[in-house]
Amino acid sequence: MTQCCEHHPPEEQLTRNQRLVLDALRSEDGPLTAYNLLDRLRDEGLRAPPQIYRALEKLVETGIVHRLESRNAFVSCNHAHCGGQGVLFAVCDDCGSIEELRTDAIDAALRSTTEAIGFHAHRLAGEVRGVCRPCGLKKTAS
Amino acid sequence: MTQCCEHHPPEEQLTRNQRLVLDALRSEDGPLTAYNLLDRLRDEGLRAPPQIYRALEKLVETGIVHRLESRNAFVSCNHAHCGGQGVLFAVCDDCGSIEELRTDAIDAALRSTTEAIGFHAHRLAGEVRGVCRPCGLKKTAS
DNA sequence: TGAAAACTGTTATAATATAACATAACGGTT
DNA sequence: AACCGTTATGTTATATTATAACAGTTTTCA
Repeated sequence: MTQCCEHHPPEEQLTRNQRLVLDALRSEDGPLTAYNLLDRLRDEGLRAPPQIYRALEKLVETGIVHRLESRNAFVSCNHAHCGGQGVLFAVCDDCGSIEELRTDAIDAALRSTTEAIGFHAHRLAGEVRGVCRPCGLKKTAS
Repeated sequence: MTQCCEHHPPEEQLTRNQRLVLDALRSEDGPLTAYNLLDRLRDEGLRAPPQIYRALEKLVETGIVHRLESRNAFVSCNHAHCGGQGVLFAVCDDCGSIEELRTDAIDAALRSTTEAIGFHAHRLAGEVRGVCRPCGLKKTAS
Protein backbone atom coordinates (compact mmCIF):
# COMPACT_ATOMS: atom_id res chain seq x y z
CA MET A 1 0.00 0.00 0.00
CA THR A 2 1.69 3.15 -1.23
CA GLN A 3 5.39 3.30 -1.72
CA CYS A 4 7.41 1.66 0.91
CA CYS A 5 10.62 2.50 2.71
CA GLU A 6 10.56 6.23 2.38
CA HIS A 7 8.90 6.71 5.74
CA HIS A 8 11.01 4.01 7.22
CA PRO A 9 13.63 5.66 9.40
CA PRO A 10 16.95 3.87 9.03
CA GLU A 11 17.52 1.83 12.12
CA GLU A 12 20.71 3.70 12.86
CA GLN A 13 18.77 6.74 13.90
CA LEU A 14 16.64 5.09 16.50
CA THR A 15 16.95 6.62 19.93
CA ARG A 16 18.63 4.75 22.72
CA ASN A 17 15.37 3.59 24.27
CA GLN A 18 13.90 2.55 20.97
CA ARG A 19 17.03 0.59 20.22
CA LEU A 20 16.94 -1.15 23.59
CA VAL A 21 13.33 -2.15 23.17
CA LEU A 22 13.86 -3.33 19.62
CA ASP A 23 16.88 -5.40 20.56
CA ALA A 24 15.03 -6.97 23.45
CA LEU A 25 12.21 -7.96 21.12
CA ARG A 26 14.63 -9.32 18.54
CA SER A 27 16.44 -11.45 21.05
CA GLU A 28 13.16 -13.13 21.89
CA ASP A 29 11.42 -15.41 19.46
CA GLY A 30 7.96 -14.85 20.86
CA PRO A 31 5.92 -11.79 21.75
CA LEU A 32 6.65 -9.72 24.85
CA THR A 33 4.34 -7.45 26.79
CA ALA A 34 5.31 -3.94 27.73
CA TYR A 35 5.89 -5.08 31.29
CA ASN A 36 7.98 -8.03 30.16
CA LEU A 37 10.16 -5.50 28.39
CA LEU A 38 10.24 -3.29 31.43
CA ASP A 39 11.58 -6.17 33.52
CA ARG A 40 14.26 -6.99 30.99
CA LEU A 41 15.37 -3.42 30.56
CA ARG A 42 15.33 -2.12 34.09
CA ASP A 43 19.05 -2.56 34.35
CA GLU A 44 19.54 -0.43 31.27
CA GLY A 45 17.75 2.41 32.98
CA LEU A 46 14.20 1.91 31.76
CA ARG A 47 12.29 2.05 34.98
CA ALA A 48 8.79 3.25 34.17
CA PRO A 49 6.05 2.13 31.78
CA PRO A 50 5.91 5.31 29.72
CA GLN A 51 9.48 4.83 28.65
CA ILE A 52 8.60 1.47 27.20
CA TYR A 53 5.31 2.52 25.70
CA ARG A 54 6.81 5.54 24.04
CA ALA A 55 9.51 3.51 22.38
CA LEU A 56 6.99 0.91 21.29
CA GLU A 57 4.72 3.54 19.82
CA LYS A 58 7.39 4.71 17.44
CA LEU A 59 8.57 1.24 16.55
CA VAL A 60 5.05 0.10 15.77
CA GLU A 61 4.37 3.24 13.80
CA THR A 62 7.25 2.51 11.49
CA GLY A 63 6.39 -1.15 11.23
CA ILE A 64 9.62 -2.55 12.67
CA VAL A 65 7.58 -3.93 15.50
CA HIS A 66 4.04 -5.26 15.43
CA ARG A 67 1.47 -5.28 18.09
CA LEU A 68 -0.23 -8.57 18.73
CA GLU A 69 -3.63 -7.23 19.68
CA SER A 70 -5.17 -10.33 21.10
CA ARG A 71 -2.41 -10.57 23.67
CA ASN A 72 -1.45 -6.99 24.30
CA ALA A 73 2.03 -7.96 23.30
CA PHE A 74 4.68 -6.95 20.81
CA VAL A 75 6.86 -8.77 18.30
CA SER A 76 9.66 -7.58 16.09
CA CYS A 77 8.84 -7.93 12.43
CA ASN A 78 10.78 -10.73 10.81
CA HIS A 79 9.98 -9.87 7.25
CA ALA A 80 12.25 -7.89 5.04
CA HIS A 81 9.44 -5.47 4.48
CA CYS A 82 9.28 -1.84 5.42
CA GLY A 83 6.56 0.00 7.26
CA GLY A 84 2.99 0.46 6.35
CA GLN A 85 1.53 -2.56 4.66
CA GLY A 86 0.21 -4.23 7.71
CA VAL A 87 0.49 -7.60 9.34
CA LEU A 88 -1.20 -10.90 9.59
CA PHE A 89 -0.49 -13.37 12.34
CA ALA A 90 -1.36 -17.02 12.59
CA VAL A 91 -2.02 -17.67 16.25
CA CYS A 92 -2.29 -21.22 17.52
CA ASP A 93 -5.14 -21.75 19.96
CA ASP A 94 -3.48 -24.86 21.31
CA CYS A 95 0.09 -23.90 22.05
CA GLY A 96 -0.06 -20.14 21.69
CA SER A 97 2.72 -19.98 19.13
CA ILE A 98 2.51 -17.26 16.55
CA GLU A 99 3.76 -16.91 13.04
CA GLU A 100 3.84 -13.82 10.92
CA LEU A 101 2.36 -14.18 7.46
CA ARG A 102 2.82 -12.14 4.34
CA THR A 103 -0.27 -10.24 3.34
CA ASP A 104 0.49 -10.24 -0.39
CA ALA A 105 -2.05 -12.91 -1.24
CA ILE A 106 -4.94 -11.13 0.42
CA ASP A 107 -4.06 -7.53 -0.40
CA ALA A 108 -6.00 -7.39 -3.66
CA ALA A 109 -9.13 -8.99 -2.26
CA LEU A 110 -8.90 -6.81 0.80
CA ARG A 111 -8.59 -3.71 -1.29
CA SER A 112 -11.64 -4.55 -3.34
CA THR A 113 -13.60 -5.15 -0.16
CA THR A 114 -12.74 -1.80 1.34
CA GLU A 115 -13.09 0.09 -1.91
CA ALA A 116 -16.61 -1.23 -2.23
CA ILE A 117 -17.58 0.97 0.70
CA GLY A 118 -15.37 3.88 -0.24
CA PHE A 119 -12.92 3.18 2.53
CA HIS A 120 -9.34 4.16 1.87
CA ALA A 121 -7.24 1.45 3.49
CA HIS A 122 -3.84 2.16 5.00
CA ARG A 123 -2.84 -0.90 6.85
CA LEU A 124 -4.16 -4.20 7.98
CA ALA A 125 -3.81 -5.73 11.42
CA GLY A 126 -5.07 -9.25 11.36
CA GLU A 127 -4.88 -12.41 13.39
CA VAL A 128 -6.01 -15.81 12.27
CA ARG A 129 -6.77 -18.19 15.11
CA GLY A 130 -6.48 -21.88 14.49
CA VAL A 131 -4.14 -24.80 14.98
CA CYS A 132 -0.53 -24.74 13.89
CA ARG A 133 1.07 -27.62 12.06
CA PRO A 134 2.88 -29.19 15.02
CA CYS A 135 -0.27 -29.12 17.15
CA GLY A 136 -2.31 -30.48 14.25
CA LEU A 137 0.05 -33.42 13.91
CA LYS A 138 -0.01 -34.11 17.62
CA LYS A 139 -3.79 -34.31 17.50
CA THR A 140 -4.10 -36.70 14.60
CA ALA A 141 -1.43 -38.85 16.18
CA SER A 142 -3.48 -39.33 19.32
CA MET B 1 -15.14 -22.33 7.52
CA THR B 2 -16.99 -25.52 8.33
CA GLN B 3 -20.72 -25.63 8.42
CA CYS B 4 -22.41 -22.75 10.00
CA CYS B 5 -25.28 -22.40 12.43
CA GLU B 6 -25.07 -25.72 14.14
CA HIS B 7 -22.86 -24.41 16.90
CA HIS B 8 -24.85 -21.25 17.06
CA PRO B 9 -27.07 -21.43 20.11
CA PRO B 10 -30.49 -20.04 19.36
CA GLU B 11 -30.74 -16.63 20.90
CA GLU B 12 -33.70 -17.70 22.95
CA GLN B 13 -31.50 -19.76 25.18
CA LEU B 14 -29.13 -17.05 26.19
CA THR B 15 -28.93 -16.46 29.91
CA ARG B 16 -30.33 -13.32 31.44
CA ASN B 17 -26.96 -11.62 31.70
CA GLN B 18 -25.96 -12.56 28.18
CA ARG B 19 -29.27 -11.22 26.91
CA LEU B 20 -28.82 -7.93 28.78
CA VAL B 21 -25.34 -7.43 27.42
CA LEU B 22 -26.36 -8.34 23.89
CA ASP B 23 -29.34 -5.99 23.97
CA ALA B 24 -27.21 -3.17 25.28
CA LEU B 25 -24.74 -3.66 22.45
CA ARG B 26 -27.52 -3.84 19.89
CA SER B 27 -29.10 -0.65 21.05
CA GLU B 28 -25.83 1.14 20.44
CA ASP B 29 -24.50 1.71 16.96
CA GLY B 30 -20.86 1.87 17.97
CA PRO B 31 -18.61 -0.29 20.10
CA LEU B 32 -18.85 -0.34 23.88
CA THR B 33 -16.21 -1.30 26.41
CA ALA B 34 -16.90 -3.73 29.22
CA TYR B 35 -17.06 -0.83 31.65
CA ASN B 36 -19.42 1.12 29.40
CA LEU B 37 -21.68 -1.89 29.56
CA LEU B 38 -21.27 -2.11 33.30
CA ASP B 39 -22.47 1.47 33.66
CA ARG B 40 -25.49 0.88 31.48
CA LEU B 41 -26.48 -2.33 33.17
CA ARG B 42 -25.92 -1.54 36.81
CA ASP B 43 -29.61 -0.90 37.29
CA GLU B 44 -30.40 -4.34 35.93
CA GLY B 45 -28.26 -5.88 38.62
CA LEU B 46 -24.93 -6.22 36.88
CA ARG B 47 -22.60 -4.66 39.40
CA ALA B 48 -19.17 -6.20 38.89
CA PRO B 49 -16.82 -6.64 35.94
CA PRO B 50 -16.83 -10.44 35.91
CA GLN B 51 -20.53 -10.49 35.24
CA ILE B 52 -19.98 -8.46 32.10
CA TYR B 53 -16.86 -10.26 30.98
CA ARG B 54 -18.43 -13.66 31.42
CA ALA B 55 -21.41 -12.75 29.29
CA LEU B 56 -19.17 -11.22 26.67
CA GLU B 57 -17.00 -14.29 26.54
CA LYS B 58 -19.89 -16.49 25.56
CA LEU B 59 -21.32 -14.01 23.09
CA VAL B 60 -17.99 -13.57 21.36
CA GLU B 61 -17.42 -17.30 21.31
CA THR B 62 -20.61 -17.83 19.36
CA GLY B 63 -19.96 -14.90 17.07
CA ILE B 64 -23.04 -12.85 17.95
CA VAL B 65 -20.70 -10.21 19.31
CA HIS B 66 -17.28 -9.23 18.07
CA ARG B 67 -14.38 -7.86 19.96
CA LEU B 68 -12.74 -4.80 18.50
CA GLU B 69 -9.21 -5.55 19.58
CA SER B 70 -7.61 -2.24 18.90
CA ARG B 71 -10.03 -0.55 21.27
CA ASN B 72 -10.77 -3.20 23.82
CA ALA B 73 -14.39 -2.81 22.92
CA PHE B 74 -17.27 -4.91 21.73
CA VAL B 75 -19.85 -4.66 18.97
CA SER B 76 -22.86 -6.75 18.11
CA CYS B 77 -22.51 -8.43 14.77
CA ASN B 78 -24.76 -6.88 12.18
CA HIS B 79 -24.37 -9.53 9.56
CA ALA B 80 -26.82 -12.31 9.05
CA HIS B 81 -24.03 -14.76 9.55
CA CYS B 82 -23.62 -17.30 12.25
CA GLY B 83 -20.63 -17.99 14.42
CA GLY B 84 -17.18 -18.95 13.45
CA GLN B 85 -16.05 -17.38 10.24
CA GLY B 86 -14.40 -14.37 11.69
CA VAL B 87 -14.63 -10.64 11.29
CA LEU B 88 -13.06 -7.80 9.50
CA PHE B 89 -13.49 -4.21 10.58
CA ALA B 90 -12.74 -1.04 8.72
CA VAL B 91 -11.63 1.46 11.35
CA CYS B 92 -11.35 5.13 10.47
CA ASP B 93 -8.23 6.77 11.85
CA ASP B 94 -9.83 10.19 11.54
CA CYS B 95 -13.25 9.90 13.12
CA GLY B 96 -12.98 6.53 14.81
CA SER B 97 -16.06 5.13 13.11
CA ILE B 98 -16.09 1.44 12.38
CA GLU B 99 -17.75 -0.70 9.81
CA GLU B 100 -18.00 -4.44 9.71
CA LEU B 101 -16.98 -6.03 6.43
CA ARG B 102 -17.77 -9.39 4.95
CA THR B 103 -14.76 -11.65 4.76
CA ASP B 104 -15.99 -13.61 1.75
CA ALA B 105 -13.66 -11.91 -0.70
CA ILE B 106 -10.53 -12.63 1.25
CA ASP B 107 -11.36 -16.08 2.60
CA ALA B 108 -9.85 -18.00 -0.30
CA ALA B 109 -6.62 -16.02 -0.37
CA LEU B 110 -6.39 -16.23 3.38
CA ARG B 111 -6.85 -19.94 3.33
CA SER B 112 -4.11 -20.44 0.78
CA THR B 113 -1.79 -18.29 2.88
CA THR B 114 -2.35 -20.30 6.03
CA GLU B 115 -2.34 -23.64 4.27
CA ALA B 116 1.07 -22.84 2.85
CA ILE B 117 2.48 -23.17 6.35
CA GLY B 118 0.27 -26.04 7.40
CA PHE B 119 -1.83 -23.89 9.65
CA HIS B 120 -5.42 -24.93 10.08
CA ALA B 121 -7.39 -21.69 10.27
CA HIS B 122 -10.53 -21.37 12.34
CA ARG B 123 -11.41 -17.74 12.37
CA LEU B 124 -10.06 -14.40 11.36
CA ALA B 125 -10.04 -11.26 13.48
CA GLY B 126 -8.92 -8.37 11.36
CA GLU B 127 -8.96 -4.61 11.40
CA VAL B 128 -8.12 -2.39 8.50
CA ARG B 129 -7.10 1.11 9.51
CA GLY B 130 -7.61 3.90 7.04
CA VAL B 131 -9.96 6.72 6.19
CA CYS B 132 -13.69 6.23 5.77
CA ARG B 133 -15.60 7.76 2.90
CA PRO B 134 -17.09 10.74 4.77
CA CYS B 135 -13.69 11.70 6.15
CA GLY B 136 -12.08 11.21 2.76
CA LEU B 137 -14.58 13.59 1.21
CA LYS B 138 -14.09 16.15 3.92
CA LYS B 139 -10.37 16.11 3.25
CA THR B 140 -10.51 16.55 -0.50
CA ALA B 141 -13.01 19.34 0.01
CA SER B 142 -10.61 21.36 2.12
C1' DT C 1 22.63 30.57 18.54
C1' DG C 2 18.31 30.19 19.48
C1' DA C 3 13.58 28.48 19.07
C1' DA C 4 10.68 24.47 18.01
C1' DA C 5 10.28 19.79 18.27
C1' DA C 6 11.24 15.46 19.96
C1' DC C 7 12.80 12.48 23.61
C1' DT C 8 13.56 11.61 28.70
C1' DG C 9 12.61 10.42 33.48
C1' DT C 10 9.28 10.42 37.02
C1' DT C 11 5.08 10.10 39.87
C1' DA C 12 0.61 9.07 40.01
C1' DT C 13 -3.50 7.08 38.32
C1' DA C 14 -6.76 5.36 34.83
C1' DA C 15 -8.69 1.62 32.24
C1' DT C 16 -9.03 -3.13 31.30
C1' DA C 17 -9.28 -7.88 32.89
C1' DT C 18 -9.01 -11.99 35.93
C1' DA C 19 -8.57 -15.01 40.32
C1' DA C 20 -10.88 -17.12 43.70
C1' DC C 21 -14.69 -18.54 46.28
C1' DA C 22 -19.31 -19.40 47.97
C1' DT C 23 -23.94 -19.95 46.35
C1' DA C 24 -27.66 -20.87 43.24
C1' DA C 25 -29.97 -22.49 39.02
C1' DC C 26 -30.25 -25.93 35.34
C1' DG C 27 -30.43 -30.41 32.89
C1' DG C 28 -30.54 -34.94 32.65
C1' DT C 29 -30.70 -39.11 34.80
C1' DT C 30 -32.67 -42.86 37.83
C1' DA D 1 -39.17 -36.45 43.15
C1' DA D 2 -34.35 -36.58 44.77
C1' DC D 3 -29.78 -36.74 43.03
C1' DC D 4 -25.67 -35.03 40.92
C1' DG D 5 -22.71 -33.02 37.77
C1' DT D 6 -22.36 -28.92 35.06
C1' DT D 7 -22.93 -24.24 34.25
C1' DA D 8 -24.14 -19.57 35.67
C1' DT D 9 -24.17 -16.10 39.41
C1' DG D 10 -22.73 -12.48 42.69
C1' DT D 11 -18.99 -10.71 45.20
C1' DT D 12 -14.46 -9.10 46.89
C1' DA D 13 -10.08 -8.34 45.89
C1' DT D 14 -6.34 -7.83 42.82
C1' DA D 15 -3.62 -8.26 38.59
C1' DT D 16 -2.47 -6.37 34.18
C1' DT D 17 -2.17 -2.97 30.70
C1' DA D 18 -1.90 1.86 29.50
C1' DT D 19 -1.90 6.96 29.93
C1' DA D 20 -1.87 11.82 32.04
C1' DA D 21 0.80 15.33 33.43
C1' DC D 22 4.94 17.81 34.23
C1' DA D 23 9.68 19.33 34.44
C1' DG D 24 13.98 18.84 32.36
C1' DT D 25 17.12 17.59 28.35
C1' DT D 26 18.68 16.72 23.91
C1' DT D 27 18.23 17.20 18.87
C1' DT D 28 17.28 19.57 14.76
C1' DC D 29 17.65 22.91 11.69
C1' DA D 30 16.76 27.56 10.02
